[in-house]
This record gives sequence, C-alpha cells and structure tokens, in this order.
Amino acid sequence: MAENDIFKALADPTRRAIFEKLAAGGMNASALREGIAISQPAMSQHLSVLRGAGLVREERQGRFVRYEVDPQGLAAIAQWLAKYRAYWPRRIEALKGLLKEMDQ
Amino acid sequence: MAENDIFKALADPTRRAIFEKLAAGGMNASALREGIAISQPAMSQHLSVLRGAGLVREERQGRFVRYEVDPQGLAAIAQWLAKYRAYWPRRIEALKGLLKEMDQ
DNA sequence: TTATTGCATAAGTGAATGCTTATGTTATGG
DNA sequence: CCATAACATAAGCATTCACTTATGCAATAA
Repeated sequence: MAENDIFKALADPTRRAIFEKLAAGGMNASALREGIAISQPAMSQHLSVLRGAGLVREERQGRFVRYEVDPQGLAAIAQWLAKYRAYWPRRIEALKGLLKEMDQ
Repeated sequence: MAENDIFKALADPTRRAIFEKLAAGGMNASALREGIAISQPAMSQHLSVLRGAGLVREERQGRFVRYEVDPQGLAAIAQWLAKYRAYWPRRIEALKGLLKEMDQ
C-alpha cells in the first residue's frame, strides 16, 4: 500500500526537511545538500524513499537530476485525513462541505 | 517536536488500524484488540505511542481505560499539510481560502 | 478477603532503518 | 580523449523498532 510508504517516508525528520526544501522550489540533488549536513549517498537514498512514496518526482537533465514535489503523495495524505474529518477541530469543520466535493 | 512523534506513530500499519478502529467509536483497550491479531502488551505499547503523539487520548473508567481519537494530532497533520497547499491538486485547491481562515 | 480481570511496564530478541565507505555509471568540461 | 562532476548502488554497521514473555498493580467480582 502506498499509504504505508508515505507515512514511513515522512517519519524521518531529515526526509521531511528535504521535502520542505523542495517545496520551496525544485532543484537537483547536489543543490539540495547545501544547508543540510548529509552525505551524497544518504541524500540519494532519502530521495529514493521519497520518490517511492510518491512525494517527490525526478526529471533527468543531462548529468543532473532535478527533483520536485509530487502532488500525488500530498493528495494521498489529504484523503487519509479526510476519513477522520468527523474529529477535526471546529475551526476546520467548515472544510467538510468542500471535502464532499473533492470526493466526486 | 510533536510532528515527528505523529508521523512516526502513523508509520506503523497496526497503529493506523488501531486509530481507524477508534475513529469509529471510543472503546477500552481490550475491546480494541478484538479483530486485530495482537497481544495485550503490544496493544498497550501501541496505544502509548499514539497517545504520546496526541492522536489518541485516554480516560480511566475504574478498571478500564477508554481510548478515543484526539483531534489535536489530526489538527497537527492538517497544519503540516497546509504548508504545501501550493502543490495540492486542483480539485482540492478550493480549500485554500478556508485554510486561510484556519490560520487565524 | 481472595481470585480474577484490565492494563502497564520491564527485559530480551530479530528485523528494519539510516548511516558510512567503496565503487560503478553516465555526462560534461578542458 | 581524459579528468571530473553528478548521481546511484552495494555492503557493512550501529541504532531503533515492534514484538515476545514475565511480572506488577489497581479495581471489580465472588
């Protein structure tokens, strides 16, 4: 199940930091390392996990590989969250109606 | 950070199953075991993790402990997700406005 | 009071996880 | 053509994790 891959991928703080950095704009793996204390293989492995979860997608550009956020993974989380909308705090309760539209 | 606890808690499929069962209605730990092949200590440990993540809360009732979904954890996920709303698929895009209200 | 039930905690174990170093592959620059 | 840069993969290792069995404790039942 992809759901399991997604939550497992996000369970690691380094991977969430990578994802957050990518959300500010797509970039290649080397540029992604700047500011994060991490080796090249470790970054490659993390990106592989994020990609397997559908949270990130890659596009080869010659010698570089550009990574960017993949909306699929985020949509899966939104769907998981929607299952429990009965328990969302009241401030978010207004979302219910729109989530109904989303189901169509 | 509680965010880390939440994603780590949800990274386990058994814990997600427990959470889903609780979402259908609060119950005590023993009742929760029915239908899930799990030992009593394992259930107790899982509930402890879910509780530490703010996904579940407990209420002691004499010899029993009633567990139920805690909206706090769900709200934290919603907030995390909101950070990346720029990448949500178009069908969910309408949520943007309401999430703005939620920020207040 | 005594036995039992509901639950938590401690300690040990095997598997999974995230890291490292080493190496391979492909593409660009000189 | 050759050196280098970008990236992936393999293998080994330490830590974490989810489980087990054993035990403890508090509340109800008998």
